[in-house]
Amino acid sequence: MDAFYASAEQAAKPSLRGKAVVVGGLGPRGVVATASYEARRFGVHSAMPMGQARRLAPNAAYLVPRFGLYREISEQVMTLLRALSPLVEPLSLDEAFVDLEAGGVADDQASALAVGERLRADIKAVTGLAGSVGLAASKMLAKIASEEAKPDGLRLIVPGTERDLLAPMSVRTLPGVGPATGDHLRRGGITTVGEIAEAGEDELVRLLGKSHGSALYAMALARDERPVVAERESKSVSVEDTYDVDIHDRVRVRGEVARLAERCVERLRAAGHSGRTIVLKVRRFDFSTLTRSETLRGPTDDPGVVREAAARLLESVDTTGGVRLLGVGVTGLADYTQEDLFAQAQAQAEAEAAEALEAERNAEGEAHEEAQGEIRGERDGESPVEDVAETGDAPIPPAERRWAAGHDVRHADYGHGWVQGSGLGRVTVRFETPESRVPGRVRTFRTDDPALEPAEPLPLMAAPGEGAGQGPLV
DNA sequence: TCTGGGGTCCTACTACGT
DNA sequence: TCTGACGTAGTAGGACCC
Repeated sequence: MDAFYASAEQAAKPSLRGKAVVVGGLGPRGVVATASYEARRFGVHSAMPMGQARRLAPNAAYLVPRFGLYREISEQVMTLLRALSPLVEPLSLDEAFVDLEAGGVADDQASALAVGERLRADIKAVTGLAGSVGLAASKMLAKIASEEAKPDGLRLIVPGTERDLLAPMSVRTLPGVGPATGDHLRRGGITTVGEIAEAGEDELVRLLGKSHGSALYAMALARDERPVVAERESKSVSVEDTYDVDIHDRVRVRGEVARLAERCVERLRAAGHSGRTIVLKVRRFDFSTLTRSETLRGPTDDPGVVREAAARLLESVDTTGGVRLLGVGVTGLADYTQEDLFAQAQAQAEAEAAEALEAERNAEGEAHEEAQGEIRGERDGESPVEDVAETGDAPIPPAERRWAAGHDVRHADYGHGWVQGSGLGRVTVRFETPESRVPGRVRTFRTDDPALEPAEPLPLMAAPGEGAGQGPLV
């Protein structure tokens, strides 16, 4: 899918079509997740710090990601892909490999092209969004082809032409070559794929080591035998938070680690897993990153056990100077646990303690948990939780923070719209739906206006015979 | 206002048992 | 009994991807 998150937002918000749209974390340490092609013209790109993006494109629309919406669209696209072949390997929400041969598609170019064009038309019809298709004999080449096809195109790499096509390309085109490997190769006098092929395998192994060197050499010769794998077992589960302001207080650090451990176990359990190795991640004030891990005697999904292991690991880390990120992960996954009676009894006690803590927190101010949920689910950097904790400011009431930029709302009188911005006790809403033919009207309300409430995203494409707002996406 | 979040894979080093 | 070789597990860090 092309500029997926940004395209989905443009489809959902007619007033943004043809405009620069940037989706990502809006907090002081946010980065760009996706920029629309209009925003890319200003030099904005993925992984760029949001502050830099704002300087380059001050008039762009800045929105927080809505993963629920993207997941629904992704599932629609994956359903179309699975109709083509039983072998579909999703890479992310917006990308997948499909083994057309396993789907019985004739292996001539005309058949492949026909399938590709029909798929693009189907994606457009079902989601309203543009998707690009790369057709080739291997995963690496298909990926390169799809990059070349963007935006909104189709590209087939004809068998036999692969090496000539790859030769002049930058080494960075090959999967697995990032900034570090790219620099390494450049220092060895290698900047193009053709030069990798000329250098020979021995030289590549000398430069990059056995595994990486051999793999890269094979790729440069257009050799890639990796199969399309439909089912992938996940190998780890982790959660991490970057804080708007570095945390210096050791007690707070401990509290955050405990909270992250619980969230991690929630994820672990939701996935039906347990795990044996607990990993603590700490990014310090100077961006240096440490990990510490501990392997248990058997796999667990017990929040108390994970929390205590994470706490022990924290004790071996110096956090003076402050931390900007904390994370807790579990690896060595299994689908069973070695619970014993003691652990179960402990779990019971933990649950009760957690409930009591939760009740206490709610009493203190329910805004806290709500904001954390937003970081968790929506990667919204807007939450000022850290400022609250660090500065001792009064918590911002829920109504102030509920209106994240880009999120859907419904007003009792004006109907469906989305949040353009909020602050100083006001929230500005544009009233439009994916079906609107012209940009909707903008109105401003008090953030605590009882007529205004959060709403679910509307389907991008109305079902046949239905108008907008008639129900959830199928 | 410099640098997110959730992953995978690889390498190097150390400890330990045989 | 001592020592070296070797395989394996655990640990930490780095690179990369979307």
